[in-house]
Amino acid sequence: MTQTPDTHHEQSRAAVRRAQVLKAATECFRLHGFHSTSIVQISKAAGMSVGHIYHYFANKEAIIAGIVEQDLQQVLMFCERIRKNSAGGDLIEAMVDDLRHFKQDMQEQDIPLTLEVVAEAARNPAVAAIVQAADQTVQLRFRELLAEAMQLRGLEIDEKECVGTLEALSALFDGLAMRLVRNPQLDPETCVPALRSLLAHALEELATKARRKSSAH
Amino acid sequence: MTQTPDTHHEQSRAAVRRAQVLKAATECFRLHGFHSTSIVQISKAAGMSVGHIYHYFANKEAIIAGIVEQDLQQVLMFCERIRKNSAGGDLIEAMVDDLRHFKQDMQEQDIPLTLEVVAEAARNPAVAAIVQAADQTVQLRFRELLAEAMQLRGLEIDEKECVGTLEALSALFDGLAMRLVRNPQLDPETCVPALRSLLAHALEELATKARRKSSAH
DNA sequence: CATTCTAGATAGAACGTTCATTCTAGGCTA
DNA sequence: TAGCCTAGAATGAACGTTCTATCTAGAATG
Repeated sequence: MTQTPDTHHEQSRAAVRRAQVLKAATECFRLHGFHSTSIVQISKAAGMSVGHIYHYFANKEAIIAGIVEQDLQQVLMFCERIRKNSAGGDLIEAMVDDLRHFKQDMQEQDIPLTLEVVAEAARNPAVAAIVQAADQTVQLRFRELLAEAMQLRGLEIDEKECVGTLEALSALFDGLAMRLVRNPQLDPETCVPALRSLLAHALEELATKARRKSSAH
Repeated sequence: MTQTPDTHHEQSRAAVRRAQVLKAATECFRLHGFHSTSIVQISKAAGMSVGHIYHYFANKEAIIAGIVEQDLQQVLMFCERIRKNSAGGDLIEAMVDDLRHFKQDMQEQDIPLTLEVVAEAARNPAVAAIVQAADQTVQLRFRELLAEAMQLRGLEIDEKECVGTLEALSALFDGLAMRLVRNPQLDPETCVPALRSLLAHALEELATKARRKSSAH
């Protein structure tokens, strides 16, 4: 009773401060990018002193790493949301519906940070490692999701069969963030029909492959 | 004879130096990003002095702007290549073939810079303006390309009809760059079939719309 | 044709600022 | 009282930009 609450309290205190820094840093990084944001800026945004921040993070890179990991959690929640909504069976509708949700999130706040993270990952091995590990988790989840959807139709699919399709669909999602930067006048709703059509086609094609597979068995 | 070569020579000299700086800066930016690259680094890479660089560029932002504009030229060449190769009529094959070309370019060198440019555009209005203007040019070209392909089939299409599809396809292309960062083990060839299938489906769908359109006329 | 002149080309030191990080010291909690 | 929490000054390096000075190529001049 004397040890556990103490430790817990301390952990909680530290966890709160860490979260405070990460939240402030997220905001700063969104506005100015990783390398144009100073520790002083973050400290002001967090309402903490510079030394205080260094008490919880070894250096600026560690803050960046923390944020990238935080980002992963968000994507996994996105997966989980789709999984639940597609429980009824209609994977396409679940994805397209969530696309709206996703885009709203995106358009309001997350696009710059997402692009910053991936751009950073393209040249910073530490960030790349986190991003790549996160992606493997996400891709695995999606493969499971696809397998489930196929099973509901009484079909079986080889995981390797759908890698190409899954990559293409992932590119579609990731690419939307870039499109919204390149063409900010674009109303996301404009391309929802096209996206729905592409999604449906891709899944239909996978189903065809699965059918062949199971008949070949 | 006395004026033109003089002026020309001077312009040429300046142009050479400008290009020299841009080339060196491109390399540096690829490796370290815009904001982690110093003028000293660029000057060393270019084999020029710092003062020399400032003789041709007002500041670092101007160098970034120069590079972003240079990037546009490359994308326009990509358009032109597709246009020529699809002259025979098969737009899909031209795009898919060029996809390979595009990916090789991309994978070897251009991905980090492209991502850096778009990430920067997401928060730097000056860069955003260039990127957005470039995108409008590119999108226009693609619409023309689509219209041509449709005309070859004796179809007519309303430009507004294909905006959504075009955006989705553009997202697909842009997204590939992000995918290659998130999953570097991905062999681009793996998803070529899926991409081809999606491209074909999108174009087929547009053709259907066009047919309706022309029969409604 | 030799010389002078000039404007741009080029180098690198100098400047003031800002940065990431460390250090020191006081404060709070258990 | 012991140990973490917190602040903010101190530090040294690096940055973008400016400044000054030298140099060079080619135009003008005689």
